[in-house]
Amino acid sequence: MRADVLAAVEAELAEHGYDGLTIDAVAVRSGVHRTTLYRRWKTVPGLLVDLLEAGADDAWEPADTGSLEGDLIAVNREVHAALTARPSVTQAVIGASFRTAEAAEALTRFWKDRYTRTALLVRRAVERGEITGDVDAHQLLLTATAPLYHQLVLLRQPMSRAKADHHARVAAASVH
Amino acid sequence: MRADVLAAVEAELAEHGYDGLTIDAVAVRSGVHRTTLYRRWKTVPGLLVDLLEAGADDAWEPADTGSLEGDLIAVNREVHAALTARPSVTQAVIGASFRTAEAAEALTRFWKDRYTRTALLVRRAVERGEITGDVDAHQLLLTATAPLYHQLVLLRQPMSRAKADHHARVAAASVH
DNA sequence: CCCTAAATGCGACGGATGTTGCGTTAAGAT
DNA sequence: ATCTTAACGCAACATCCGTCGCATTTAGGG
Repeated sequence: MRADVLAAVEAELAEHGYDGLTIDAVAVRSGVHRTTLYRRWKTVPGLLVDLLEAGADDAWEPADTGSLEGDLIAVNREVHAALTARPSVTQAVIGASFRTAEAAEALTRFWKDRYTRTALLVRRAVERGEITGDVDAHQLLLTATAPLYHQLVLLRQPMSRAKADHHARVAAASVH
Repeated sequence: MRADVLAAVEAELAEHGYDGLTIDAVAVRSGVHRTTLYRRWKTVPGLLVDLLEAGADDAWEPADTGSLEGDLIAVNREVHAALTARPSVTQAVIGASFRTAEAAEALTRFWKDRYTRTALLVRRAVERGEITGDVDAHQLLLTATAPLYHQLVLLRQPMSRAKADHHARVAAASVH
């Protein structure tokens, strides 16, 4: 049931994009009644929030490549993939976050969790002796990943994998 | 007339935020009839687009502080101010850009223009001999400003002026 | 000054969106 | 097996949003 609905949301998202996503269409496609959707999910952003949380991997950890730069490049490639996927759930939830507080909070929670997990990559670099312990992990990750979000989500322009890597390298260099 | 409407849009934005902005409320506040708004501006995003374009400064140029780093810091402070203003027209238009293609295009146009103008700051640095001529201006500006957008718009968390400066310095260092 | 055309005001309409009351079904407890 | 409770289906309803036809005003040209 919930799976049917979320699958329908994803399919509708792929066909019509975020602005063309309606409760009714999801109801028809999933075979679940309109009223049920309104009762359990309230709004379109609510559906997207659930989709985001259903897709969140509870065991996610940043890849260990042996160097800070390599780790950051790996993270950037994951972000790049998530933002260029079709449909990109992340992109849709970002759009939704401007409409309801719940979506905004869900997104903040999701990212907070990711930033916390990703900080592991900084600790590993400290243990290796690559960097000192006073590096601000959040700031470092912002430097690495923010350009991807800006270019792909806000500017809505393509970014090559090479440029994504470049920004990871700039971030790594900023703390060396 | 147009000025009345745009002022009403800004006021409504300040009071209810982007998701609470309706054509009807703007009509009542501005004293202009609903129908007229629908005819001239079509949608809420349309109103915001017009507000953005009305506020665009045709003569804008990046401040000349005498160094690349100083110039980037100045740019970042402007971006910081625009994103923390209340109401932030930029934030609202970003939200609108997820709903209609026109808003997305208007935003892209606006930023493209800004990026083009800001490239001047790189040329000045080249003339000064600070950097070589093969620096990618767009990439450099992404490095400097993207973290502010990510933190303030997407993560919806505060960022101190000092951190904004930090990201400008990282960007400057990446090409030195 | 008058005529024409474009823009605005106005009320009514149609469609989409979200809500409510009620009957039915499904799940769990005893 | 029966009772209880929660979830779902269903249809009717209310509301909001955007559109349309028509009257009125405004601006500009002859």
